[in-house]
Amino acid sequence: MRRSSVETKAVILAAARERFAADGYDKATIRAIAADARIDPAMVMRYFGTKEKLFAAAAEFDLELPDLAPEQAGAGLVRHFLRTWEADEGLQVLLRTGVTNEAAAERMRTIFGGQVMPLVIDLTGDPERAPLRASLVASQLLGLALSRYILKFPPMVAATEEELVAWLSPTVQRYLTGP
Amino acid sequence: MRRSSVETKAVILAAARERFAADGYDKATIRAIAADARIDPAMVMRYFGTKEKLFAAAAEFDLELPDLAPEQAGAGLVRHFLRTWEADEGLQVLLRTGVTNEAAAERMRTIFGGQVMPLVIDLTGDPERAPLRASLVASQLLGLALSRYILKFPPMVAATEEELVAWLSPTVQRYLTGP
DNA sequence: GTCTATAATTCGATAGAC
DNA sequence: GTCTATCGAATTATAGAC
Repeated sequence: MRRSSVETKAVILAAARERFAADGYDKATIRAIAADARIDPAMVMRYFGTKEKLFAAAAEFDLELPDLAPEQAGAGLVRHFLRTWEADEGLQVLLRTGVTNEAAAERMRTIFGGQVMPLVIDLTGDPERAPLRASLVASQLLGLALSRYILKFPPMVAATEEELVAWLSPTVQRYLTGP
Repeated sequence: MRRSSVETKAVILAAARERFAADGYDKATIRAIAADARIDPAMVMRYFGTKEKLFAAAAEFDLELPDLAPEQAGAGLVRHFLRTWEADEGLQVLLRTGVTNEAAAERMRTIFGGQVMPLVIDLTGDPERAPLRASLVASQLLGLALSRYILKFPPMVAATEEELVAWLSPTVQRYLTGP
């Protein structure tokens, strides 16, 4: 099959995101990604140079936190996180990989520290404990993703979005603004 | 060097636990484990048969939940979990591996479902929502381990045991017995 | 109990024809 | 743009000498 340059690159990248999200960095081989994209493995190297660079492109991600009213910040964050997880594979790539890959772990720290912390400061006006608050929020949100989407605890998989929001919102709200 | 059979086996197992805990299943090679144990790679195969069986032995783990007074169950669980994590590498092995290995994920489900759920039923006398409650507890505890020991968010690393217990106890307590 | 040698795979990466 | 062929490295696993 003959495709345009941008088209081919996009197909490869989509397959790479799926594989990295499902298998992590090491088990997601270039050969498997190429097979998914119905393309020759050599093409992957041609377009992205190395596996490392392909991963960097696949792990591109932005939380894109919305503006949230102070008293609804907890619920808003949980809901936004759940929807982002299901809409964008980037987060899944980072979590599956960050566990055994220092570069991915570093990006996780940057994303949550860099994006949740300003929200906390904005909500509380207290820069002092903002880093810890942001990390506590991250711990619950990532624990949610871990148990629901990665480890697949049956009750977490079965729960509806609204159930999870109802259970987790008070937790996140307290980490954000509580004593 | 000449060692007894049980001694050699114990040395190998200790090295395996460290490697699996630090690198996950795939990156922890038999060669690296053997090098750590200052032993020939062939010896590892001799004692454990396959890498898979070696992993099964290294991932042996028990939460060993203590009896907890109802009103202190949250704080007790958080504290017990933190100490168990640091004393026994088994949990770390399972978390690092469960993210990309279905067998380890299954064991995680068994451990948390099987050991936290009875505690919930004992505390609440309500078997109906016990599975979800146990999973919520697991989500926060595993999120704690993830952010503090794996991804190493600086504020979580810097926090003392008592700080973490103070922040997380109300969360866990509510998941256990709250509305 | 310990080690050497090696079989059998698999992977990332490169060179080059078309 | 696409593919074949292949290199070099690394891995699990096995056979067998000492």
